[in-house]
Amino acid sequence: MREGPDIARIASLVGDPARANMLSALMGGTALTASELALEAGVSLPTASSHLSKLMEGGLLTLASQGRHRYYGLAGPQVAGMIEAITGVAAAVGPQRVRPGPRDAAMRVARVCYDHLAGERAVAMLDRLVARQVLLRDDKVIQLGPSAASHFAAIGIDIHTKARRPVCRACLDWSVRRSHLAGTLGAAILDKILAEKWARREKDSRAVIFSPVGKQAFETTFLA
Amino acid sequence: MREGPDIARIASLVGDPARANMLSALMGGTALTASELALEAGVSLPTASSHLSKLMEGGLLTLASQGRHRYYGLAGPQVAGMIEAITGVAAAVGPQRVRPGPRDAAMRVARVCYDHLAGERAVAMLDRLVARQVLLRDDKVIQLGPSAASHFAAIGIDIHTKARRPVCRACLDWSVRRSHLAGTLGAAILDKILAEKWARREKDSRAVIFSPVGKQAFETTFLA
DNA sequence: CGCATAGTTCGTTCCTCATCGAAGCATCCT
DNA sequence: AGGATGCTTCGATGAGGAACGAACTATGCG
Repeated sequence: MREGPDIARIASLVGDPARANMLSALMGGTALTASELALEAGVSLPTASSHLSKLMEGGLLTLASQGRHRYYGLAGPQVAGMIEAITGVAAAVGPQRVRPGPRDAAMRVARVCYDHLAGERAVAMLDRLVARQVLLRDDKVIQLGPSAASHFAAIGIDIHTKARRPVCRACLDWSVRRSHLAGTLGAAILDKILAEKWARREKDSRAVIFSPVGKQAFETTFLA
Repeated sequence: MREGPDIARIASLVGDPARANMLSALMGGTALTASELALEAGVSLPTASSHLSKLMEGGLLTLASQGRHRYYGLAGPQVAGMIEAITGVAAAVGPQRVRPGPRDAAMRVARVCYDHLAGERAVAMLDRLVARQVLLRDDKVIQLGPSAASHFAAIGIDIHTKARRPVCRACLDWSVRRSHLAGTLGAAILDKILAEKWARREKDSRAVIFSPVGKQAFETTFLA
């Protein structure tokens, strides 16, 4: 057996779909609670708790407790760099084998990512909101700008919420290799799009299909 | 389920001890045969064959066939970078937990790595052979220098061999974070050290324990 | 103080994967 | 042409780990 660092042990921590989803979710830089990570991973709370214990024992996460909330984060930039490197290889070897069809094209344009919009339209929307300074962004966090409340009120989106999740959060979008908007605001925007029937979710898929009228309305509202 | 590259699948390929050992062995940059990788991994040929199929399917390896020999290599610098990143995290989180004892100290000084010497003494030996230009080294390969044949003949080591493995190969030594010498020459040197009884293998360990006389002889022969 | 919420632990079940011996295939040497 | 070598495939076995419901613990609010 070869000497040196036990790369199998570290890699196997990442090599489970549930844990990989948690780590990817934390790549946005914000700490997330155990319940939020359970949702991101698509598993039950006990299962998520078990996975988080393993990631903690393996040294990949940090933990900050606040009352009964447990906020988890990546252990540092070296762990983030490793996730980046693995993601880069996955992206490089992946598409060589998968032939994108119409469905994958639809997924790239717009899709649901847990509870918010992802895809090219979502990335463009975030860029535009930042450009207009409705949202403010540095390299770590996204915050509401001064005009955010009135801007979203005019659209019919209430940005105030009792939920304890962050209002704004960057979510890495590997289909276009940039970030889109997650958080309670991201979720509220997706709710609005679906409620106004600008777009609908495709059956058995996460693709979000805009109608021609809906596409126009979305662009008028978010990309003008 | 989160969209984007499937990092769990790639990470799980690395996350098995046998496959991790194979990938680490290939980090030296030279292609290795299926049999050699089976030895590096410490598993039987059928098991190694199964693992190599998985790594090929996953896009982490390349294959060059030559007659009945199958030579495997890493698929490219991006894969090597990923292994480096994982190794860095493993090294960073690992030592924080393991308290090295006397046995680990012996392992750091000198040990067997598959069929050649590893550890501080092995790294120092390679440095000295390169400094004296007995061996020539660039950033990719290690080659025999013009005086290599006579140099090793004087020591009683025949560098010519019918084995198809490379004569010289760099092997990453994570105990000192530099390379030592693998390949048929590395194996021959270890054979010499053991045959002359300069050192012996510790029972149930890969540590190589030099006697005081043997240490002196090794230094005279390889570090002068 | 009682109820609600966030999260952990326990026990059980089921599935996946690593392992190897045997057999077989392809290549090479005598 | 036959035997040897390198490697793959097949079939069987056993172990480990992910999953969740139930129960429990800690924290917070009315």
